[in-house]
Amino acid sequence: MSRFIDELKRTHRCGELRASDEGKEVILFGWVASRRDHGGCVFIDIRDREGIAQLVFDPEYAKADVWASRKGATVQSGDLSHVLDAHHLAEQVRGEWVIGIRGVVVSRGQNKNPKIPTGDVEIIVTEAAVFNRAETPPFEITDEIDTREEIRLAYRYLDLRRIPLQRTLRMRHDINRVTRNYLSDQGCLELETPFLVKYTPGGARNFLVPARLSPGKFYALAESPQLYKQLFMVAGFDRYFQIVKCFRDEDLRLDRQPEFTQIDVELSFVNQDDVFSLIEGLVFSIFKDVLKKDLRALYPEGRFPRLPFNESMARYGNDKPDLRFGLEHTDLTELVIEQAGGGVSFWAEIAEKFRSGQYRREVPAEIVKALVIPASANLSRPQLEELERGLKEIKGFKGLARAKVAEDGTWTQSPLAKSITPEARQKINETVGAKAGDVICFQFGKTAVVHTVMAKLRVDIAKRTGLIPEYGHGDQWRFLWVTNPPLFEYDEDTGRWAAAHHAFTRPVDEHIPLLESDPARVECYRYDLVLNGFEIGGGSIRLHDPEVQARVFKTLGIDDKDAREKFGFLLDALKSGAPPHGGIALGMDRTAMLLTGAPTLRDVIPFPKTNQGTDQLTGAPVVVDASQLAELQVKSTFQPPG
RNA sequence: GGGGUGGUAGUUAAGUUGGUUAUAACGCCGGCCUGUCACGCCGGAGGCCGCGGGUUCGAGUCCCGUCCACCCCGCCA
Repeated sequence: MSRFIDELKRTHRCGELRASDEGKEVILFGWVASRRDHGGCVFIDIRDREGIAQLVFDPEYAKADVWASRKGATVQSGDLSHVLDAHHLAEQVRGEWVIGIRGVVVSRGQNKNPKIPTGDVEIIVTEAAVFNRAETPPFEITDEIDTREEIRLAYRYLDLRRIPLQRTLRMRHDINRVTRNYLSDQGCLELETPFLVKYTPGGARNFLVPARLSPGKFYALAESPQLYKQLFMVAGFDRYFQIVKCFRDEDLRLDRQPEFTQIDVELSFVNQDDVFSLIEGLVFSIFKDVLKKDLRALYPEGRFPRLPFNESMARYGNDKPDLRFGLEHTDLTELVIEQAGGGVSFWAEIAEKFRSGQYRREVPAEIVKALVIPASANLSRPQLEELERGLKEIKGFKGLARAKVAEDGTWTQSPLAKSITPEARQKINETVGAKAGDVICFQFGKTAVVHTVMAKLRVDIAKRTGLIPEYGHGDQWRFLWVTNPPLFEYDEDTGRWAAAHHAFTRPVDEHIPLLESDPARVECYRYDLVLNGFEIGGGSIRLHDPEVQARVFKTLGIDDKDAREKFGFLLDALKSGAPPHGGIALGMDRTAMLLTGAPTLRDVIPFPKTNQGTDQLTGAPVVVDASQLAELQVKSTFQPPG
């Protein structure tokens, strides 16, 4: 073994070899991917992080005259002595053994394999060593795999050995590298912030860490570097970035992990446009370098389109619309009010509440929306019913009213067909642009539920009809800035106004007069970057004017004392000469997921957690002994069931 | 907190109205094979049907509970 490693150093990685390497003597190290034993000649595919190469172990090559017949391949006669040993070894090796070989790269002649990049060549092995044997793995280490994720995660080190995951993690590295270079070139300093921070109520739930040196007290793990990056601006660092882990103790999803990575940026003396162009430049660079794709073909101005939040909700039902396809919503609330319900009793009730002034048109509590499935989608009735079943997982969903439009504009296959007035029907057909054979889907009731249902319906239809793939980008990239959402949200439970994002977001200038009189209509300089229906980043221009800040707090019902307790150090800092500033954080994991086309975030994170937040590999989290808790002066109240 | 889907050899799946010895493919082990690359051919081993109760003469199959994984709603400023 010491002859390899110590004397014979690796010359190439397996996946790198090409026709241009023919005739070279190479030394390769790697894992046995497959072995095909023909009795005499043995083929072994050897794998490393770059790919796979075919090794040939053939006793015939112990003879010098056989070499002479092989064009372009020469070998020292003294080296032939190991060929038979190598062949003997090849007969014994098994999958995933770690081996080292010395050999000569030759052309495969008539036997090229077009399926792999190294398929033009093979290596005739003249010397070999086994570094380590391996137990049979619980699943095959191949590119395509259908093994349950549960098992893949329990043996993550084997899963990660697969070429697609090697490629994915390398892409993450590339994104990191481009980001560091680009943001450094743009004058941003990479500065670090603490993970162990002060607990902040509200917002995402914090992970808590007992503070041994301060018995009875706890740190929180940072949910983001938000406060600290603002302090960097106050301190005059002017432009900052960090590729940083964030921790949030919330329920998980396919695009959410309890610890995740953000590309965090904060800039002084900027407005929203400045933040956008910096980030657009970053995304263009990442696409060019990592995907070899020039986004200027799609966005010649070098800018992504923008859509106000309210318009996004109206047209798509959410704040992260997938723009790879149409199927926009139509808001029929006004039409329904004008038609006094158009004969539909549920709609009449809603219309009446608007007429009586119980509901406001600017911020409607209930709405009526429609979405047209074009006749060309050619969905059968059972398929439509299956779409409806898919919506049942949304809380508050009561059913989807459909109407198939006939040649004469009447509706069939619809619970609404009998009651709708001809006038209302005709106006709806016109407004939604429905033609014969189209199916109009209706949803009405509580605004939030209608939006959620219709947003899911829109995406489900697109997937079902093949407008977009089930997952992955389908080589379509549609970016969007969603801008100016409301600053406040009314909390039904407490009857108070709450900050929709955080209390330090700058209101849109022309809405500042409404801060007290009509908080619902105050929009702010907050923005999300959306790619193919995923929010990949979000940020805001911060509120640095103490006078406006005080008015925002007032609307939120936070008095001076509360404000001091909650945000004391930040308020002091903002009064100490804070520059106008703003920033953004990009979700590094989501970006990697979208760029690689991976179906879940877990596929772009080396060691992810399950949906229950457990690590299948290590078993974390675990119960710790009483003595460890005692040292921390922490007592668990957990009672095992039963 | 709520809704849904799944768990059967190492892996992926099939398993009929509840009925003899629980199937198949791949993988694994042994043998043969000098141009394969999803090598081929012959033979073999491999199972607490997630776990715990119940119904039944009899449960992979029916019922209850529970654990685990996945998807969604709430939640994630």
